[in-house]
Amino acid sequence: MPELPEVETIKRQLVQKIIGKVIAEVEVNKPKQFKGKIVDIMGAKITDVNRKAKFLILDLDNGKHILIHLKMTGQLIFVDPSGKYGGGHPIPPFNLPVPNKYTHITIRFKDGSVLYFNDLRQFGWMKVLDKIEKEKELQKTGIEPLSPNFTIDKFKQLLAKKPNAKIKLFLMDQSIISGIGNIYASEICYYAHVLPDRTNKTLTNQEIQRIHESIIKVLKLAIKYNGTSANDYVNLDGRQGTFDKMLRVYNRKGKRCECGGAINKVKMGQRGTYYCDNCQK
DNA sequence: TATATTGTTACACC
DNA sequence: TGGTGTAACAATAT
Repeated sequence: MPELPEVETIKRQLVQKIIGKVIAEVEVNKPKQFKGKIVDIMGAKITDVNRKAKFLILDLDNGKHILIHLKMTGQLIFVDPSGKYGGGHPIPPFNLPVPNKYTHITIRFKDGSVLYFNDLRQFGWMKVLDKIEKEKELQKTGIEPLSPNFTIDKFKQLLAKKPNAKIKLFLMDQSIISGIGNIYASEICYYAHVLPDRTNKTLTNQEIQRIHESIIKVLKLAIKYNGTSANDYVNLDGRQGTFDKMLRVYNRKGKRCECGGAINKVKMGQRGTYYCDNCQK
């Protein structure tokens, strides 16, 4: 499920754990999820970990990069020989020890620590790329919403490119803005008091400003709470994020908004979309 | 049994 | 051409 805040959370934990580690062994159980040559990363040292959009990028000292996309149900679990990070996963079917039947790729480091790639639905992947291939892949992604470049003017420009798009689907379009998925798109519309099916061209200046602020506010808040654990997301150490307690509309159909309004659910672009019928206009 | 599920993309269609 | 909308990918849970 990971969206930007979850991937960012994992990235921050990976930075602390795997920089400087040397890859000693790679085990691939689902070849379709590992693209590239294992031999290209054997013996390489991890020099840095970055995130762009929902991609994780591991830089290696041999000039190669490992690009990781977790898609809907991918997880990265780091296990230290001390056992410190080998803790249980709280949510079935992930309350299993690692490795388990959803562990499809295993990277063992020279010092004995291990990084497991688990993925129930098998949509996620790891790719070994050189610098040029990596940049080509990342070029397709839109602006980072938490970068200083994402100004209100820039946002207005982007909105004007697709006047007939519905705002929620627009926010989720990775080629325009990076990292907003289905959960946060609903939440952002809620915080901005705007109905998710409003088209871009109908938005007032004030509403655009509120949406822009909400994007930044919601994503930052979610990162602060280590992401959302709606169903099967866990942190690098196997624990849940706690942002789900902060969700205002997502997965709350039939409940009451703080304003007293009813929270409704509709489908947009084949995805569950939640909103308050009172305070979103 | 039918429907739902957090992401992305291939492809049909206009 | 380009933009848009839908099915598909797979394995569950309800």
